[in-house]
Amino acid sequence: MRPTSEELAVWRLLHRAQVQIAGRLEDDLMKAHDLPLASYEVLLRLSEAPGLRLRMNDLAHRVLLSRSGLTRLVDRLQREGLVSREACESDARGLYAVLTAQGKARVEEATPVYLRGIRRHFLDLLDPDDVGRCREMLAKLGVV
Amino acid sequence: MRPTSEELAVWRLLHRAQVQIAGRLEDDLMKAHDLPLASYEVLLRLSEAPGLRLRMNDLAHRVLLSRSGLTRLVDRLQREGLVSREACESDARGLYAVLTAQGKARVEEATPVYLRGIRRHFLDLLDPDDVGRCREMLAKLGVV
DNA sequence: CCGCAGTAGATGCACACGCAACGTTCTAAG
DNA sequence: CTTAGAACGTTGCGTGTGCATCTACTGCGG
Repeated sequence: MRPTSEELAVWRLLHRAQVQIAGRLEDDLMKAHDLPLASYEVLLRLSEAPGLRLRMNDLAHRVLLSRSGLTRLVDRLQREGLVSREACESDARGLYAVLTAQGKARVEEATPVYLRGIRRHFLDLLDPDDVGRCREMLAKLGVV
Repeated sequence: MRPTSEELAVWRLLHRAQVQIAGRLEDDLMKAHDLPLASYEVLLRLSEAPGLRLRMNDLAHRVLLSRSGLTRLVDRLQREGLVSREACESDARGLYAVLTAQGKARVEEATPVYLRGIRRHFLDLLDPDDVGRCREMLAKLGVV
């Protein structure tokens, strides 16, 4: 069945909302810490990972980048000293991206801005129940 | 107040869902009609507009592109004969992007694929009430 | 009528990203 | 053990996009 124009509009608004929120988060991070959102997300994922390290492939999927895209991004972060690459003993094909001390400091610096942004540009705009509803809907969408 | 990790996850999933759905729509359109999603969206907006025309600036905002980005995209579409540019009499600075007959045919061809994609990759995955809820939440997010 | 800030669209430039291809390494089937 | 196929990360290449800037035009205030 063809989507109604309202259903269509919902998809458009979803796209718009995502772009709008991401844009504001990026603006905040850039102004406050000169850190692009994509870079921050890589650092954040690493900071959450055991051993502050993640395989390149795994990391790429988590931050929604292609493997080649992540290669270049990690190149940049490595040049800034925020991340290093380490071999993986269990698989000689593999590499770990590892958060350096400097990278850890940087991500801890930036995190309050990021969290405040999510609060202000997203969560605060919704009613309390909405977050749970939203989570359920997203689960239905099969997004892991 | 700091977002909880669940609240954080909701933002991540939202991002992921948007990227996933847009990716599938683009795949569908590319396979079936060799038409990138961004191009389709420009054509669709024009096909919805009175006189099949929209000012460049206006169109740029609607499809979430910068003015320069839209300039290039319309260049491409014009080269393919899907869109033409026409002067605006009321404002000599302005240009209309106008859907050509060929562009109209193309968008009508591709629309079933697009609509089916939104149905299958998005709406079908939700329960009936969710769409309305979703629309309300998006309205709260201040997205026009 | 003039001047000046603001807006529309185009362009030079830089850059981030994806795809295809490549070398290396792992894994499974024989 | 050998070999075919897949997986990992990187690289060359093409391309789509944004920012800053430019020109042309508008419209407001003096």
